Amino acid sequence: MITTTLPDQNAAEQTFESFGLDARILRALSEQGYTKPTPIQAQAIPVVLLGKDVMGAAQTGTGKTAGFALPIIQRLLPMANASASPARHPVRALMLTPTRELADQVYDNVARYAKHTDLRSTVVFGGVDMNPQTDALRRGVEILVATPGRLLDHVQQKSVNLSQVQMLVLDEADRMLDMGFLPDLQRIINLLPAQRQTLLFSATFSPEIKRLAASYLKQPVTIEVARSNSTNENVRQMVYQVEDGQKQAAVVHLLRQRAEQGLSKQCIVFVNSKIGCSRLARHLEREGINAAAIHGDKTQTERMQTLEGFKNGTIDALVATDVAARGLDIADMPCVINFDLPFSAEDYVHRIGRTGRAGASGDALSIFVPGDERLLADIEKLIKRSVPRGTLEGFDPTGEKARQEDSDRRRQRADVRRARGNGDGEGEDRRRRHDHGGSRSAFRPSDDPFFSRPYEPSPNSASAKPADEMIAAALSRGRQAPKRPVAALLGGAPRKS
DNA sequence: AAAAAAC
Repeated sequence: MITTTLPDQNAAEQTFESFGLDARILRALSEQGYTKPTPIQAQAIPVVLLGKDVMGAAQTGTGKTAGFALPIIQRLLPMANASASPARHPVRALMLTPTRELADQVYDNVARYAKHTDLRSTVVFGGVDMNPQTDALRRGVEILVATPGRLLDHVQQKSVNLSQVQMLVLDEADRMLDMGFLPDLQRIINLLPAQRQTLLFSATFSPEIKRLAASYLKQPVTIEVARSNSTNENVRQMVYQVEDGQKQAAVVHLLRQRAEQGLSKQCIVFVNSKIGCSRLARHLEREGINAAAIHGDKTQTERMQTLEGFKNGTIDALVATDVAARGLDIADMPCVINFDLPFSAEDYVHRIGRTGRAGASGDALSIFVPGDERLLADIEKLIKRSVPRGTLEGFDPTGEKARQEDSDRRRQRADVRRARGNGDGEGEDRRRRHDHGGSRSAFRPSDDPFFSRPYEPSPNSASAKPADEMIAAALSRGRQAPKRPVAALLGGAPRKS
């Protein structure tokens, strides 16, 4: 085997053979083309093989999944097809993830690494039919990958038994806390034997995460591949300031500029709201860019199709909410654009963590408008460095000219529509169909030239709001009850010993 | 300010 010696402090000269992994696992690895462990794998595999608890700081794309999956498979091998009756469906290893897509990806990896063994695995997550999942669980699996909500659903239906779980993985644990999964997590963990091995992975080590670790891990070994809360050195970060209402044009400009420079067109554009996400995707498409939106109001099928399209290259710009900020394993993402600066600085770290992975270089570009000062300051404080300010070559940040052309074009389109008598009904998302489905016409706010054109303050109203906000306010329904603070929940939790 | 996740 050829190993490249890098000036790397941890992983130099190491091979998968040197961990003493079973020949069946090594065979699967070589079929996958894996030759040399990544730094996180080099650190995690021996520790997990020893049965120790692990607190791991690593983002997706560092090879983290193999870092826990390989040693777990190794440790479960003696139990494959063991005497336990399948009627008891004893799950031995449970891997929990915050999003459905991540669950699916982790499962996909596990299944590939274990393909030459007798170990069985499956994945359960929401948004899809429960019955096939129930059937798989009843047939019996040693390794189960799941999102918390659907797993509890199966637990209630008694289609799975967690009393024999010896290994628990909490993947992207910080995200699970952000998403309010702590109560579900606690309910699940209470069903597991206290005697078990627990691995917790998180991109950031917030106080809440440390607290979670203190509750559920026993003398964990800490593994870090990068300084916590830091961003990758090989990612070129940049912010571009434009006027309010020029953000869409700025993104179009950035994407075209990259295409002209012969850079890869593939790009994730992050947006803060689901509505803004759909709107930007539509705008990019109108500008002739292959774009698609992915967010939580899309059906699971749409989400999977969009991701597939992005992976096979029919989609260049994936416009996403933070559903895609963490965990989506998209190889070699050359560029991430923040259309909106994220509300939380930690989300910035996660978003730009989609690029520059496994040593590749990447661009993380952010659009900045007046009013974003605080958000940017928080980000720079967290990553402990300033993000360089760039200028968009050949772009008019006030957008006077573009605004004029744009509104002319929109007026023409509105005329055409009036002549036709209704909207065109293309690509809507569930929320919107729901809210407007029963109305007398196919009217949608985005069809109205007023809502679509760049924001201009109304001359008679000092409190005019940008179109985005107006639409968001008009469509917002069914708000969730405020979350209880994480610390309060942890404080009230029964402590595992 | 928002997003995500069980029916």
